[in-house]
Amino acid sequence: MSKRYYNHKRQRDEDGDAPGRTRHPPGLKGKDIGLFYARRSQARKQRKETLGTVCLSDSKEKEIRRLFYGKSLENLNLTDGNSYTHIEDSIFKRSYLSSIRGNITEKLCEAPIDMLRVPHLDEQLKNEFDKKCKDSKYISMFKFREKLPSYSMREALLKVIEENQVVVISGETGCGKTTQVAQFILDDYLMKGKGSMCKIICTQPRRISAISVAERVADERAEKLGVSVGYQIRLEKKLPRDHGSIVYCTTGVVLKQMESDPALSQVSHIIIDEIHERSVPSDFLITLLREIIKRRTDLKVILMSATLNSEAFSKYYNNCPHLNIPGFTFPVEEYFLEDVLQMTKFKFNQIGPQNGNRFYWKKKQDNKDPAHIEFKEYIVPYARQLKSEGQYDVQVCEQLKDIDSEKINLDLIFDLVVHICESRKEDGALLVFLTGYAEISNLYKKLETSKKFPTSKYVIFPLHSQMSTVDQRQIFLPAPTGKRKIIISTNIAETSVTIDDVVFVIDCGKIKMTHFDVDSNTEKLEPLWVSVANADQRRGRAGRVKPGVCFHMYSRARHMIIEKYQKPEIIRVRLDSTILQAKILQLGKIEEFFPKLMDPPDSKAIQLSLDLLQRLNALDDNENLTPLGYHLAKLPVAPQVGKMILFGAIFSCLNPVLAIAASLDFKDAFQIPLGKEKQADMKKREISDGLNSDHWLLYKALETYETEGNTQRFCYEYFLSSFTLSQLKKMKDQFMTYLMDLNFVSSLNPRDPPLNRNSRNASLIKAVICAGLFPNVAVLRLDQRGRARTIRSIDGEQRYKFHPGSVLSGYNTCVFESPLIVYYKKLKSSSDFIHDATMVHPLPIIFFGDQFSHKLTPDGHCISISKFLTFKTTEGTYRVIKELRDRMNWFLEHKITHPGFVNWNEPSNEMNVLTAIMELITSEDLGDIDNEDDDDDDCY
DNA sequence: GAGCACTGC
Repeated sequence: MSKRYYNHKRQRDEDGDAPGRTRHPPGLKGKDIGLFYARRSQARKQRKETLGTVCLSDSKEKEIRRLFYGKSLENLNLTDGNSYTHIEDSIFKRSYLSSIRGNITEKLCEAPIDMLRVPHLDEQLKNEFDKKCKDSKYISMFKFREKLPSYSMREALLKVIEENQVVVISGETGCGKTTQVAQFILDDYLMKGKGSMCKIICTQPRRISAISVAERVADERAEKLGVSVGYQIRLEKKLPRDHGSIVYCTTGVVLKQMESDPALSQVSHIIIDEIHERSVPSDFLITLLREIIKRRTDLKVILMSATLNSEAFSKYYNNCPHLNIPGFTFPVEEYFLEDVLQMTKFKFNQIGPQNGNRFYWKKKQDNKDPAHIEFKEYIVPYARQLKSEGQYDVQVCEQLKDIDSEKINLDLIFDLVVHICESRKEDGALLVFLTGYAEISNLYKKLETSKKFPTSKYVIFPLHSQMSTVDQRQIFLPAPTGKRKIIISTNIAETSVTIDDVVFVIDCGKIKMTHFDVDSNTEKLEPLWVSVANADQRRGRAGRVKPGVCFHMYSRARHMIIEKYQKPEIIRVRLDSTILQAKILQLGKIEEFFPKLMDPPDSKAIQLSLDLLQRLNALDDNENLTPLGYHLAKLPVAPQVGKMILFGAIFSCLNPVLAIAASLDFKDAFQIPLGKEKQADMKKREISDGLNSDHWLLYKALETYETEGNTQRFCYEYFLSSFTLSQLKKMKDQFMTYLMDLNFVSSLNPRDPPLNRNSRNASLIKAVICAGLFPNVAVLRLDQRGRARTIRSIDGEQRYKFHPGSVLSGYNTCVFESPLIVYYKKLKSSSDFIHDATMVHPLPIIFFGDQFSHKLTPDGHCISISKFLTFKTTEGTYRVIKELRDRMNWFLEHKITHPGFVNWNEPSNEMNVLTAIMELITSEDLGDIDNEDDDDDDCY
């Protein structure tokens, strides 16, 4: 194909109609010159509008027709030789219809409430508990518990929970609310002989905290996990007894459970912890619970938050009672930028009026950027005031007036680290918060090469979710005697990772966050100012074992004007999955439910997601779940990923598709080892088979891991995270249980041969990826050698680049046979990037794309998809495509509404149809793909 | 030529 492309190109050059030459041919005069350019621009316009010619060969067309029409498609009905039966069909029908009819209120009224008292159990639980209270281990743990601040509030807490349906409890880290509140309730029930009536769920935002809190609580109760305390997170659980128990689980788990049991019929108390973090699941859950408690009047809801914004939650729940538990942490001295400059005598590499760069200086002063205006309005006057007060050096005050003083300066941070290490002799680790990979890497190198941090006296760790640190455990262990531990971290150390012996914290003042920009319909990853809540959290990391010190790399004036809280996640992200979840919960019209949220998302963001879901055929025009939407809502993945999974099952290439789906929905397993970035990149490309597909690479990585004998060596050699890979493997297994429930497969083994008949067919797998990810399509403009010069997504005018982490990036490797790619994630950061991509040929796009249309132009027949993707074709091919597309869509619709698996071993109508579709969408050898580039820059 | 962090019976 690529060979043909080159010939085609050369031909054009010889014709003299070469694209992109700015000069007309010699010998033309006057009007002819004008005509030459007019004609050329016309031709260019035409070329720009079409992406190539699609033309099936006669033999191909015949073969496809034979397969399609071997038997009449209309005969394909429920009694055809397939494994699905009438009963299974009606099960689907019933659950589907019940899921689109009615609403949550009715569903709640129908739900059986299962909180019945079991007297003999009450007695048994009471006796067990009485006995436990005499246990020596329990008593010694109890002595510790008594000292926690929350213990003194025990009676008050129980009383307020007893008397109210909803309560907000606030308290800082160290007050013991997470471990104690649930136990107070449980113990009270057990003692009063009502144990069978008590089943407490306590949600945690993170998997690790769910497990570690459960372990801690079991320990305090002198028990093993699984008796009165347990946990449940995705892919892992250790459940306690049914009655008289506490389960710690992630918020997502409860939400998923509520899809089938919205009344939480087995639960007496639900505690939502860390609601101040404002994650999507916790925001969604507290809104949902407001509806639930109307029916479940016996259900107790306890909201737990940090003190900072707890009032807002009480207000949200109709001014419900609010109880604060005083916390206990060690005091932390706080310093700001002015103090740091004073201590270190640091001088910025300043460009001022005094050293000759007057032009640049003036430009900087006159900047009309809102950030500059804000700086001049608040920070500069503060610096002036400081100067007049005379407490700080004049030099310090002058430097604060430069807006560059608010940029992250690694030299300054380096000097501060030196200053801390030289002036503070006491033990204790130093934790530096930076925003991302590059900064961590740079500071790490700076420290390592400076000679001021010899390995005999210091141990330095970078900490980033994608860096494989030699031995993770060492980060948590106290440093060897006589050595100081320095950790350079992202915000992962803010909440997700806790290092106990930290005494010094440097807070760079910035945090990277994704933010969904509704106007450009893209996500952005930007470093922003931290909120006061983040700053407090970072500061708190210094006071866990003894008094600490925190240095904020911004002035007190800046501290006064930064936001108090981070924006809730729900107004920063795409809402596709959340909307689907609201639909399966039968919460009614989205425009009616979403405004009930504490911070409702922009209606534009809602509309964008509704549009996408309708385009995916998950919702109909009335916003009801379609049969496809019903399946997608049941699968615990993003809708496009779910669609890919269903197509993988239908086309019998499930194992590879599940691997890709798991990786896209969770994360890829590739690590970026500090100092070996290039090497890791090479290894990654090594296993990609040169197929111009990151998705294929994801499959290859997991597949090799699953089939390789020595997984450890494989992971080490290819810089892969074996933990991530093992999670991905478990996710595949989990998808199988869902597919089994939905009746798309007959086995729980993702590698079952009948489900993988076509798993070696890379073209088909790419077509299935396309079927799932559409409309995430981008069009490449290629240079003369077939390399991507510009990339434009079909959803807007914006141009993109392949992210350097993609195997499609790189100026020296990729030659594209087709100008079409499908992608899953695009993100604006330092540039506009498409993170993962698969090159696809036109036919999968033509068959799985929407808005199919046909036009007869003077040049011949044209077909287009989504208005923008136009291909030239012949009349014959157009007719075949049109006919087959209609039939294929009808057939796929039939498969979705009649879930069942295909027996590929016996010839059947259905198999013929599938084979025909396969033949068609994997036909790569079509006409020429016209993807040449004009030399001028105005293309697109 | 670059990668905040979470999460789903």
